[in-house]
Amino acid sequence: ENIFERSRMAPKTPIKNEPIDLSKQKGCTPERNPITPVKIIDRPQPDPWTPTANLKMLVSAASPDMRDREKKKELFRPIENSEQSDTPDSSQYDLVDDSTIDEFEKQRPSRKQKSLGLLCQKFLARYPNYPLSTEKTTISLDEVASILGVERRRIYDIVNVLESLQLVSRVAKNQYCWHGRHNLGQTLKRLQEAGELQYGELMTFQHKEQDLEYKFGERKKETVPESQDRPLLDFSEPDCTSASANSRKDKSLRIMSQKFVMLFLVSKTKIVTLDIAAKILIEETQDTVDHSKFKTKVRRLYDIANVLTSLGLIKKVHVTEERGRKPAFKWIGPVEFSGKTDELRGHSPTSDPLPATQRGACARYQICVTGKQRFTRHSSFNSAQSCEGTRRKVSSEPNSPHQEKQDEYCSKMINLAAVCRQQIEEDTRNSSINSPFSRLPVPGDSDFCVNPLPQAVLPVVQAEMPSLSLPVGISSQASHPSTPAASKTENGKPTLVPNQPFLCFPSSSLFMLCGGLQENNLSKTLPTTGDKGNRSAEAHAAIPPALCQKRSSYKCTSPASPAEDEPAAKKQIMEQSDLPLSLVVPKKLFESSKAESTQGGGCPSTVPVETYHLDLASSAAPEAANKESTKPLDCQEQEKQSQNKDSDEPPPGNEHSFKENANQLFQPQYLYVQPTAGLSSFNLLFSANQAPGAISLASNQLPSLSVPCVMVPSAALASVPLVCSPSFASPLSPVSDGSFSAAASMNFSMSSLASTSPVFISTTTLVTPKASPTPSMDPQQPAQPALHLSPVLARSCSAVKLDSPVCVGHPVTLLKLQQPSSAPLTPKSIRPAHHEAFFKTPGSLGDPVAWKKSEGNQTRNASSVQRRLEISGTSPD
DNA sequence: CACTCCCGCCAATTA
DNA sequence: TAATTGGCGGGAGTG
Repeated sequence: ENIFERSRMAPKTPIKNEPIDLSKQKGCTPERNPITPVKIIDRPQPDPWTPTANLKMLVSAASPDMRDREKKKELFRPIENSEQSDTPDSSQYDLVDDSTIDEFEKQRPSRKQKSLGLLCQKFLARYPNYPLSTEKTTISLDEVASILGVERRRIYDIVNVLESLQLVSRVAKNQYCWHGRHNLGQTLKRLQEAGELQYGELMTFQHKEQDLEYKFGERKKETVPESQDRPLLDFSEPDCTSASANSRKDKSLRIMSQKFVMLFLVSKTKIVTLDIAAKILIEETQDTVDHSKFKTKVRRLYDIANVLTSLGLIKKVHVTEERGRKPAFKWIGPVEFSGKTDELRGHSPTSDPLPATQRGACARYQICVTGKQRFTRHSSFNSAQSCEGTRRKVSSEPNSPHQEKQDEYCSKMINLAAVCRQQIEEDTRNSSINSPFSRLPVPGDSDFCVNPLPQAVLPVVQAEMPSLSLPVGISSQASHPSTPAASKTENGKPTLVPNQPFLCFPSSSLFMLCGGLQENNLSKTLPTTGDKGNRSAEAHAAIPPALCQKRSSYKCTSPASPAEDEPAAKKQIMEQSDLPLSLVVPKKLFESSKAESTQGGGCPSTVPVETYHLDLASSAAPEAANKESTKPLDCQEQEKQSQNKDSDEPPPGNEHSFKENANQLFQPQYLYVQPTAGLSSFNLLFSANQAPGAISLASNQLPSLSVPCVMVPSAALASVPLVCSPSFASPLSPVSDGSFSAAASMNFSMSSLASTSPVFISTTTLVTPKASPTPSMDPQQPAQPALHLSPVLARSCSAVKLDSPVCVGHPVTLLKLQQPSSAPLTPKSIRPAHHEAFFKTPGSLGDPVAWKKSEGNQTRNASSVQRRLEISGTSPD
């Protein structure tokens, strides 16, 4: 009896009920699995108990006081518990006896045992790394705190960091939702992208020149003209911030955590010393560098590092330098992000240093660029932060909202970064510097790429041209966000390109597309226009969903930048049509996400439609689902699937979904999308067959783009099956696709200028409007109408309308289109919002054409602001 | 003594 | 106004 009581009593401390429950549960579990504890997967809901979990539970069960002892025990027991599970209950409790335990245990509670790292491990042990997508695990702060026997404050520390990596998301007050590591890969990818933009080369030199870097950073800030930055900031902020003013959150542990992780991801060596990290982080945050601030920062970093260590993402190491040895952390998490969600960590990264030469190049490069980057970085962060502020508000809604917010946040960051980057690039460009490239070269990228030359290339490129030439480079280029290369890619004419905004397709999904394309495309030539039209239609359809998701997923826009990927892809294609793009592409994608849009300084905004991966992939999908109605669950999975499928995709069945999506799309939400954003998130789908022709393209140099593809935001995919389908094909490059591939179109358009690229995105919706109009704009593009995206689109649209049936396979698509337009005839009315929102790009301004196309009548031009307004009006948000 | 980093006050935010 | 979040830094434990 005594024992019995004890057990109960113990828990009681702070937690009244819960503890008890736990204990009970524990008991239960063990019983259940007398045999083998294994995991109890079935445990449906709320309590996913696993062997480990049991342990934890046990531990927690004890009252705080007890806990200490427990901890000690823990060390030993874990195994036992897991294995036997069983009886231990009683035994444990017994052990617990006050007297006995206390004695030796009391002492124990050393500081270590209370460490945040250990606490975090316990916390993590309670939840599965890869929870079933179906079930949502909610975390109650109070409960966890009580169970783990710590004050809430500590739990916040843990949760905030986990939240920064999207392992959890805040659902409501005191409530968090456990997501597990499914999306970790994507999150890291994004962070990496964002990190490259922001920190870029800095990390490269890290070791040697930490100080220098630091200094540089500051200089840069000073040096750089703020004016440029400002715009960016403003830009971004409005969206995000509008809602909330950031401020305090800037320093938030969450943000610090993300930045910290970014440093690792960007670092070649994967080792970051605390002081450097602190310096960098302080910088961003603010100016003053008080010693005290530094100290505080370091303290926080320790907090973060402890959690990350528990996650197995980093480990503590020491770096010895001239001055002595410094505490540092080494990234031991995944280095390459397949794009897929789950990541495994695996390789520990060794640092493979670049060849000296390269290094040198990089370093130099850095120097030049750095300043700019800094700015960028700076601004971006701010914006991000601001966005974040919003997030907290949350609410009541469970799941989705929160995540969305997060996603947004991320996306915003990315976007910002992209924007910044663009600016920088431009600046650089102006200055004659090559900087843009620098990024590209990032070591990491090289890895991804198949290319042989990766790094080296980059540097080189800078020197001369960005462009095309680099075979290998391509991939690298792709990776790089900004790069001019893209521009070049298109024709080789740098000129044109440079400013144009591109669409980015960040996600891996692209790959798939490409691969398919090539094959098909290559062989095939251009499809007929009609096809194009159809395709385009499809594309549109596809897009919408994406948009929808986006919208749903985040408020702000994101970012995305235009995608450079495409260009890269194109290039590849051009260069080597035969090659399987896929390889290359993929990487690019990532990077591409960064892509920027236009350079035009002023207008960063291109509007790319981008979605962010993050959201999409992971959270977004689900969210979308929720919102939409359709199937929430699987979104993610679907996405994946869809991606995988690639070309195939979309079967007719999807239609419905599309439609729905489309509708949703309409909503203004899109607006959020920042102008800048690229499409990053979209995925292109190509049908295998489709339009091969596109590739060939021809006329333009870049044929590739044309590939018929559908761009779909990943998220969208998830929710929707995609669209795409098969048919798309985009005809030729330019044309139809244009929409999609911004790049392709871009070329053409570029010339014209405007960067329109973004347009594509608009996809379907857009289409309508255009229909009639069609062409006016196109002209530019020579080769095919495509270019003009707009025209093309228009065409496609029109075609669709007309032909839609043609589209063949995709009736669905058509449907969608129509629907949206509801009044098919005049899409405008309806569309406008959408279109604009997505597509608009401020930057694009220049090119009326392109935009117009998308805009059709509407709004294209509307300034970003306008868009927003519109959106707001329409959209619920 | 230098690192780490626990602890918890208390302000900012939210409910 | 009460509760929740979470910045912050004093200062203690560790090696």
